[in-house]
Amino acid sequence: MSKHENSRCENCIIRQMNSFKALKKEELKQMADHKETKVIKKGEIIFSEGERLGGVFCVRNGISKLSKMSDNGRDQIVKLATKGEVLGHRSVISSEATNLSATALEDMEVCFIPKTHIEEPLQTNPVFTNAVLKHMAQELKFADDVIVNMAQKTVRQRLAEVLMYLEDNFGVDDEGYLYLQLSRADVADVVGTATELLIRTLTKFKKEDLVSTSGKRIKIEDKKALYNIVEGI
Amino acid sequence: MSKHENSRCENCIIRQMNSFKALKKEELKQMADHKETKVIKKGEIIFSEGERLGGVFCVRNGISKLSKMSDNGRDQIVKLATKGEVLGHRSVISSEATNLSATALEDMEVCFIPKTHIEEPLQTNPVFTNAVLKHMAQELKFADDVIVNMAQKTVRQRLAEVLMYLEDNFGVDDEGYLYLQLSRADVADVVGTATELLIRTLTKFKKEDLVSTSGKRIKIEDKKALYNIVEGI
DNA sequence: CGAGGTATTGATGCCGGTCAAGCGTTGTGG
DNA sequence: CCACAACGCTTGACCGGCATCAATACCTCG
Repeated sequence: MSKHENSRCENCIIRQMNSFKALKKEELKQMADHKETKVIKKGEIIFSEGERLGGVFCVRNGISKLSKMSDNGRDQIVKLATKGEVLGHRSVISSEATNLSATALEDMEVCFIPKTHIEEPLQTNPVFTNAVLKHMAQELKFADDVIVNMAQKTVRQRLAEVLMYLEDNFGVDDEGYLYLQLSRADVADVVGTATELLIRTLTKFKKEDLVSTSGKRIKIEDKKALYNIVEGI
Repeated sequence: MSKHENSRCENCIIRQMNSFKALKKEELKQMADHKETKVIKKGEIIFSEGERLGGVFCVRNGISKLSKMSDNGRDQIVKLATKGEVLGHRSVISSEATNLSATALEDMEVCFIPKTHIEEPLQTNPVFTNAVLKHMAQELKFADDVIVNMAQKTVRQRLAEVLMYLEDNFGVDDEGYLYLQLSRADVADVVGTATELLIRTLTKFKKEDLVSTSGKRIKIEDKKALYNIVEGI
């Protein structure tokens, strides 16, 4: 694949997956002229809570976590963002410091896009603005659902839900194991519990033949049963 | 105050408090010609989760709760909305059924605005669209913070936070009691716990002289101490 | 092959959910 | 105006859920 093809936003396939598809050719050209492609290694921080961002990050490859440190010192993962998602758009839109930190869970390739090239189309291209607006409405709905789950469901229910989420959104490898290999601590930070309890709950699932593991890898064996757990049946 | 003055959106003071201030005179006139003012009694439901809304509700007076029923049968209050807030905008923007139910906590006066008069300016008035977008970005940030709190903080911490939120956002009466008199069950649904535990935690606060009560009314006595509790100190 | 990180298991005690009963308070009809 | 019903508030008792500390296996990378 030629370098040229990848390096121009106009030709970037990623664009088909997010609000950028509503941008005009001219706007994309501007963007391509000023973007900066970055390679980020697993574990590296893309930005930290409280930072002021000069632009947004468009994920071209790899998976990242968006998390926030609670006052009590534990991290909560609020979202997992992968290929096609844009990081930092919320802070750029509201001209504020970021509320969340972003960290690479795998080696990543991201494009940094200076905020001018977001702000300007927001003023002049209503199709783009509406696309962003709809996307944010979806995120808000999702966030409300998470609030209800966190407040009302048990760790067992939340873990069942997270496992299915991981399968549905990131897929499985050829042996049926979840493609995304999070550490136990990261899964615990998504579920919102301590690592030890997470492991215990996972062990219970294994004993009930709902999941199986191989090293850190996890495979869902009985999705319907997991679904029933989420529903509280 | 003349009926005429109140009944025209162009003259409505409420408008100064939300994104509608970005609308043009002509758009407001259209809106005023088609809106419908409704009086809603305490306890009545404005709309229910899963309903398809034909428009949005602009709160002119009174306070409402936005809640969602969890699978396990308990209600979670996600937001309290008062004068100047718009209900249902998320579902109208994403053309979906509502994700939350809205219920009046006091007698209310709301204006129902058919969605056409929201959708059209969203296409043609970028100032309005951007105002809505910024507002939604704020809501999303707030939601993320709530997720972290729900997942990581104790009932004691969350109650302390909710009490301060109630004081900061809805004020106190002339005796210093919280203006908004929620039932214990409603407070529990905001905090995300059972009514009994909520009452026990509140009782502890009383014994520690952090709050006092008179009937269902609650007064904060030592805000700084509550703040320390939230921070986990 | 050590060394440091990660996964797992045990033990312990507090936190929080639930059932049940008692105590106002309000409101409604006789 | 009282009686009683209905509802919300409060407290007790109980127990399972969850956090925390500690110790042990595992694993992976220099």
